[in-house]
Amino acid sequence: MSATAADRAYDHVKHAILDGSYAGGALLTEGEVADAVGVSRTPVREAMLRLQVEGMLRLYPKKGAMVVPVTAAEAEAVLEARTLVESWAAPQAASRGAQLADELEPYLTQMRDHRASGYVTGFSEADRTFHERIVAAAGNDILTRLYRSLRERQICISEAVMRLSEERMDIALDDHSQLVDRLRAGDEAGFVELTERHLQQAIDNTRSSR
Amino acid sequence: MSATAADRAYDHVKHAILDGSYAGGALLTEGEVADAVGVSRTPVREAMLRLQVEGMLRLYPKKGAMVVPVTAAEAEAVLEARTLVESWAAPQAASRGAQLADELEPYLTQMRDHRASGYVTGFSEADRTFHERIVAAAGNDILTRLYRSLRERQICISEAVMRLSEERMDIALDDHSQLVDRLRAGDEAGFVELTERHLQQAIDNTRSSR
DNA sequence: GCCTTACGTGTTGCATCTATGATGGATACA
DNA sequence: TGTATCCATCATAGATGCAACACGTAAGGC
Repeated sequence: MSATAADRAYDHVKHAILDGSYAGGALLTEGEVADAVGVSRTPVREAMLRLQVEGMLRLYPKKGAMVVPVTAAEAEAVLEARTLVESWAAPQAASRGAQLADELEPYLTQMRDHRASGYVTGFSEADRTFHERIVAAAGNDILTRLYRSLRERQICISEAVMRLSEERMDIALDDHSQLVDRLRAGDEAGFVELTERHLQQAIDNTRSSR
Repeated sequence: MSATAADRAYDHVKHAILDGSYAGGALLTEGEVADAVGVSRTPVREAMLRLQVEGMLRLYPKKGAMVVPVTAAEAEAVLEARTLVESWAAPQAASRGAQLADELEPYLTQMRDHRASGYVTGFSEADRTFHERIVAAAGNDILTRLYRSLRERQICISEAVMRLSEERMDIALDDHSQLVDRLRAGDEAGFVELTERHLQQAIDNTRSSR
């Protein structure tokens, strides 16, 4: 219980949105959440402000906070933005070669372990971090932050995809280890190309699951 | 005085940062700002949270809020992100042709008027809106929001450039009216190319002014 | 003389209280 | 019966008070 009350409220609402307890379109009130978390309304307010900025809530003055129902347009926007950032980052990340490969290796291992033990949530978390590190390697804090928030929203958009099939996990695992291989081999063009393909696949998966 | 207390606090701090009253590295406290604006600490807190998200403040628990001193790396990151978004938007905006041109025309007129009357702040505001509308025309809310916050941070980064020389205003005015012309003429490639050049110039200007 | 510790000051974190605005339903009127 | 209006209810916006925490400073022990 070391986190602040505001953090706890934030986590509570975020998780509730992500796992569907607070469905899209639902109207929350500060008091409700405050009671649920066991804090006063002040920290809840702060949490809701943060979540609004991240695009998960929309606050209506004197009315309440609506859990943003994901529209098709919004889903497209997230995918498009993600593609833009990731495509931009790939060439720059590629030039860091083996150094980046060393950094990514642990997450690849995690993915393998989680794949073996069937822990899907852990798998996709490692997957997400893997990609985040690639983007971060491009060295632009602003775009890295944006990318992180995009990935979080994507979870919220398509929790269906979260239920990765075994097959899909294997494909992802294979793609990722190939990415690391190409970094080590200094094959920058190959890295970029594979990134594009991986992205396109993610887009197709998300689209088809909607 | 129709705005909320939180909005007033927000505007106060933001403007103070932009015009240099609160210099980079300065440590603000909630109480200070509350007194200055004439509201209690609650809305000031909210304002500071927003400004932290926008990257203008950094909050240190129990210590205060530091006005983020702009590092060279940060300035580069902003420019790079802006370039990425604007280059991405240009082709899509171009395809909207005359319709977009009609939308942009008023801002071009504003720029001309402000140029004539020497109202520099108004000029760069119209300039900013002009570009924002182009990005918005690409139809991605997430990237549009990002772009807006980038432009705001850019002001903060290079207020020197804000002091546009007459000459520079003329160049900008010329560029912008050419952009509108090409939209009307349906010259998509020309629009994109000019956008790139305009961007590169903005980058050079900013770099040289640091 | 130096290091440790205790304390004073200042700031945030959070709870609580009041005021105000929004909303939906009941009621009165046409 | 339909519509406009009034009011009870509820949610937020903001103010205020208190407690906890960080940090600088000064005093005391070694």
